[in-house]
Amino acid sequence: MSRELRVGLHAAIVAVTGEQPRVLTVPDLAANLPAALPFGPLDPDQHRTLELGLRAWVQEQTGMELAYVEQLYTFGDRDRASSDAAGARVLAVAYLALVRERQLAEGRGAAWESVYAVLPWEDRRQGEPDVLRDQIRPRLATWVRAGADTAMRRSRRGRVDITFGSESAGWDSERVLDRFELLYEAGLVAEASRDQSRSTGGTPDPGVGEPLALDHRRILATALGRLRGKLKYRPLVFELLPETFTLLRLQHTVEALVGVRLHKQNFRRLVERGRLVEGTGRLESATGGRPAELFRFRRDVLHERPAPGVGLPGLPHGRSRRV
Amino acid sequence: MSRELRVGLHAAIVAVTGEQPRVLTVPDLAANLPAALPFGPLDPDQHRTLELGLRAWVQEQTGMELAYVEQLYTFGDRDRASSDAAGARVLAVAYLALVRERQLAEGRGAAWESVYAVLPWEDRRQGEPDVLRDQIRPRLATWVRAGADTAMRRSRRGRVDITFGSESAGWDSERVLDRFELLYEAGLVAEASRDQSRSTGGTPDPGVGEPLALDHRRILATALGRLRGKLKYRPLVFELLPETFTLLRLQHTVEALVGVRLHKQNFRRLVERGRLVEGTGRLESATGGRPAELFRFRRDVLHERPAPGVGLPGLPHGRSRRV
DNA sequence: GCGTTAATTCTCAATTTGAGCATAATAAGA
DNA sequence: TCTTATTATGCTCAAATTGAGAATTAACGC
Repeated sequence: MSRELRVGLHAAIVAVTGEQPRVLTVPDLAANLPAALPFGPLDPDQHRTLELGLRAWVQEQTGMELAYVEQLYTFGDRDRASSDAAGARVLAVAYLALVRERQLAEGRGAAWESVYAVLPWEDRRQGEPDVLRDQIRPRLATWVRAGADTAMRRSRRGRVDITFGSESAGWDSERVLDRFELLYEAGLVAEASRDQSRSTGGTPDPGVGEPLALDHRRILATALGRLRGKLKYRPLVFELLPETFTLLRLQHTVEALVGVRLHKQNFRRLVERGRLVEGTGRLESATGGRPAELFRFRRDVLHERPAPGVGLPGLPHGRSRRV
Repeated sequence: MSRELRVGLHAAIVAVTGEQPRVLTVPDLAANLPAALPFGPLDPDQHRTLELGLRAWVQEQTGMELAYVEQLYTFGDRDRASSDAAGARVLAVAYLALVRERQLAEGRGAAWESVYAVLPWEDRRQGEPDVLRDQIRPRLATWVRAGADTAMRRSRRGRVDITFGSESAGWDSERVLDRFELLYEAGLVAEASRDQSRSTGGTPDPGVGEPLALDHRRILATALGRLRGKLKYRPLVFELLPETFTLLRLQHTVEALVGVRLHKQNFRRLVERGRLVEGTGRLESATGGRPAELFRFRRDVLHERPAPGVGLPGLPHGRSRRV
């Protein structure tokens, strides 16, 4: 008789409040443990589709109705947070959901957590973050030197350069998962020591960034990478914005997700030339300066062009564009 | 006691021979039934990772060792080819694999099937294919008119326009899955009538294109869409080519996958300016005209630029010239 | 009124596309 | 051998897009 098989449905539910991207978390069963993403097992009898199962669990755990939902990836490594207490083999089907910022229903313990508290090396809006310069790069350099032989050291150095950028290769904002996996392999995130049954003893390394339960930080990394990539060719940002918004708010929302600052005038040019938005004539006066016009998303673009996205007019430093 | 849950691992293994993309199929259990993609159930005890399980099944059914493998999507709709004979709920984790054209081991029945025999509306290299103009568009128009009310008809028309292109919206080569799903919903592919237990009686509509077993045509559509999208920003084509190749062969391989003809000189400019290839100095003389230089993939680009792909210099709309 | 803060418009050069013409090198056939 | 067909490869040129930043406008607080 073969081992039992189960499937979990996991949701990275993302919103942007102000200039910070956030992800919805629920408290883990025991206190003191890291928070988790909303998740629950697929019920083969009740859930007609995977996505409906996911929506049901999210509704139950957070009271939230999801609008935009997209499947990300199915994880199933046996040695990586993939068996439950009963010893069954458990797969995780991960989803990305986008919602507008809103009040959370009280009482269930769900809370918004900052995405960049969990993945602090991904926010380059103020330039390369301290944690990257002071901790990650030095420790990755050590990891590279610890390679068994020259070939391995060279291979490790190559991976570090391409995932975290170097003089020759720039920062690719979409490689979020690659970076997390490299940090995991190099033992710089808490999940790495947690997953090793043979702990090296002593106080466990706290690692960089706030961990999440199970493999949920990996799921969040997958979600952020996918979101960053898709922004460029699908009008996903508007799932995160209210009906009307100023162009600066739109820009801040994109910047928050992509983790870099953009050139303001050119960003506007792209958005307007792409006919993604239309002015409402009304003004938002709480800007602190000249009032800004309120715009709304032109849903018609979906019927006009095959791949409408916001494009990323980079600033002088970051040269990580595609096509 | 809840219904049992199983997980199948399915592989769309793609190669390009000459100017035709092909997918590896295995004969279905009973004769007369459509061929299937290689697949097998995940064994929770034996398969350490999903991908290793997939490789094992492919090896067993086709004798082939896979190199490039990428997870596509996990399907699990209850009403769509997702329960087995024993009535268990079955999920399908689908993968895309790329291989170089090669001789198949005899005897196991595995065979290369033309991708565009299965998805004939996707090949626009000779302009809009006949099946699209003569069958699909008229029947989709009928389906649009059959909508219950004005709102539904407008919504259907919008979907048709955006997925299959119209005057206002062009053809988006990446929307392969959207197109297949629309054809399924409109009842133009054989799978649609197969999945309806309440058949309308009479001779079943054969539908457009060669069907595959289970949901495998859907998986192939997912694979082709993903592949088309990814070509633009990852050097995947080279997984399908031998060590050295002429630039025309490179172009033909890309064209075969994307399903459109490209502007030759500009294609070369993009490839060379992107420093994706380097000349070998050797010449290929079996070209039929002036001998072409043999090039090889510059693996170093992987360490130089974040998103090296081949780009797609299109031809003027609608035209399809000989190259 | 004056400085501050943003919004909004414009410029301008550098690059990148889209399209096509011209020339070079081979094989097959007259 | 000379011509023609066929493909490779190089080059040009205008149009469009991008990257960067200056200039102008419209509020607010004092």
